[in-house]
Amino acid sequence: MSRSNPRVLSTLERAGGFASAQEIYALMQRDGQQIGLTTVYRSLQSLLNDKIVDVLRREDGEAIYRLCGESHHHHLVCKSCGKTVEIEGGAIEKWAKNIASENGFRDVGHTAELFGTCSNC
Amino acid sequence: MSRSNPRVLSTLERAGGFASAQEIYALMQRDGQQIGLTTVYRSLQSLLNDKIVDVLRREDGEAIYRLCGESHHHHLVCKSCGKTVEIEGGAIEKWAKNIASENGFRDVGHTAELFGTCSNC
DNA sequence: GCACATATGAAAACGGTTGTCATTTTCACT
DNA sequence: AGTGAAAATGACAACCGTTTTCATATGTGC
Ligand SMILES: [Zn+2]
Ligand SMILES: [Zn+2]
Ligand SMILES: [Zn+2]
Ligand SMILES: [Zn+2]
Repeated sequence: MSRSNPRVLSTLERAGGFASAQEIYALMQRDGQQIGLTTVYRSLQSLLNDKIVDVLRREDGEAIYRLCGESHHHHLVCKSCGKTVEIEGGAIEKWAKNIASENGFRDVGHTAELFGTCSNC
Repeated sequence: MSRSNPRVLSTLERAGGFASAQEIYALMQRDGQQIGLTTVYRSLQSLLNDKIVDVLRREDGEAIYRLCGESHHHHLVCKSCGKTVEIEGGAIEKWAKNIASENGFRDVGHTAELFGTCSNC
């Protein structure tokens, strides 16, 4: 498994919010940074692996990435413009724990994402 | 804009839950129903337009469709043996609604899956 | 310098989706 | 029935994001 190219990460930082692999690539090109699209994809894959970034899908299916704090949270995403709100999942965490113990499961993790249309769209 | 082929809708019904365009196509082929993949895509597009179906993205980006208003539930899955429990999501449905309205979002759907280790494993 | 592992990126392959367009079907009006 | 306009259909190609391949470049310890 390859390591992440640090310039990809810093470009994603600079982009702020979500950016797709190709957007990051274009940004770097525009800055005269020489890099291959393949390396951008590989770096994002690796950052994803290390849980440094988060991935979501735009409406058309394109993957978009962004920096992700290490604390556990969920997302509320606008399907139309991509606006994202981080959700503290207090209630859902409890719910997951309850359901798990009711059914005799242990070491239970979960995924949960909300998606809809924001007030601007 | 073309109208939806009714056999596509009834196949989606029969599939139960989510199904991708290609899965629907394959299902119809297996049944000896003669239809083109293009028509399946077009019909789903039209059903989407008329808000008869809902669309989501699988992790790999493939679009999956389901009937709107189909009975909605979640899963608790054992990572080791695959045992699956269907969860009625009463609490989480409320949580989703609240979060959505707090943030001014509308038409909010959600995904939520629990995964852990069952009592036999 | 030399051997070996890793990183890189151009190009090809891949897979889901959409566009094109010639053909077929539907349907209203003779 | 016969006619023609409009809609539907599906084989095929184009598109586009992503992954794989592979040859080359770079680094690292000896
Ligand atoms: Zn929006
Ligand atoms: Zn959570
Ligand atoms: Zn189990
Ligand atoms: Zn639910």
